[in-house]
Amino acid sequence: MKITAPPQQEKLLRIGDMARLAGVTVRTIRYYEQLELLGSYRGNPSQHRRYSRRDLLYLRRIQQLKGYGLSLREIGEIIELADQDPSGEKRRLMLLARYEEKKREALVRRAQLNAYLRELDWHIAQLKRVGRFQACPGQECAACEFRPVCRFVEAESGEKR
Amino acid sequence: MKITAPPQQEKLLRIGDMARLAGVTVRTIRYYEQLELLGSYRGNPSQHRRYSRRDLLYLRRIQQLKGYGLSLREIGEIIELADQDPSGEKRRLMLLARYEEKKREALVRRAQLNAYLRELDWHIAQLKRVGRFQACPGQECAACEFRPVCRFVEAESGEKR
DNA sequence: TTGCTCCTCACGTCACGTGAGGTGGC
DNA sequence: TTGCTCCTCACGTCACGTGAGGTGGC
Repeated sequence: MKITAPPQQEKLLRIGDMARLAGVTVRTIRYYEQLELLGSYRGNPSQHRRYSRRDLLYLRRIQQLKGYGLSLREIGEIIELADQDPSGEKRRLMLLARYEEKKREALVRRAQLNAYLRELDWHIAQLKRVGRFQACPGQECAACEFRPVCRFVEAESGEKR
Repeated sequence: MKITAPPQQEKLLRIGDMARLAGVTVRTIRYYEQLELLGSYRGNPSQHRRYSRRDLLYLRRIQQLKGYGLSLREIGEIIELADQDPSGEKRRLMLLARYEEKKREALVRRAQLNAYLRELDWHIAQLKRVGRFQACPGQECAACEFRPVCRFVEAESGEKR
């Protein structure tokens, strides 16, 4: 979808308005155009980019998919598919597969984030209570109250990649 | 901490071993050295990098801080502070401030992640149920069962940056 | 007429990945 | 002796940020 249809009656948006309305920078819009994710109309004498309301929806859709963890490359594939696949069935299945993959990833991230928050909490508690925290890890580990949750002392055990 | 103390009796690790034990790539270790986050001992005739157990702990610490959301620049600042601040008090306060900031950020991320998961769920449900999903957004919006949760239809309202 | 907006290069950033082409140690 | 590991450039990647230097529209 490289070239937007010429204007009907609608008053077109300038790139700065698009950026403001979509919550992105002007540079981002130009970058997406370069990647052929977004088109623009340049039929006016100034050769400045003009955008329709449909383009704004398009841009918002890209931001939405980005928010769902898709890379710009993945988003591009989905857009291409939409062009080649008017029935939408292949696209529907692709989106479904991607979304379910992203969901699995998000569940892992949530688990990691929760573990991370628990770790942060005890690190904060440790920094507030332990006197000579600089000695970590050291001789005081044996008597340390944080030993059960400290991942640092197990550093001697090997890890696989 | 650029130059590691020469070896005592300890048998030193090669860069590949370090990488395996810390779960990073060889390139990552060289990159950290370039950023002066990590040192290495090069006193052997081959001029190859050698590492002590202490270096391995150091590298793990960097990975730990990275896992806590700190950038390599922030980690570098903390390391520098450790060198200039033997008492550790300034460093303790800095770490505390950083951790509490990271905790606030993590709580926001968790809320976003939960919202994201809810959105993914209804998108998946929509893709499984709605017939002509390609029409979104369109005339069917008015009668769509997903209208209450769809953020796409409100796209007409402006947003601030 | 003035300043805000737009334009196109093109280099910078972050944290590495990835060859190229060559040398060293077990 | 053979191959695995190490070395140093140096360009590539991803999603833009950030000037430089100039032109256009309200």
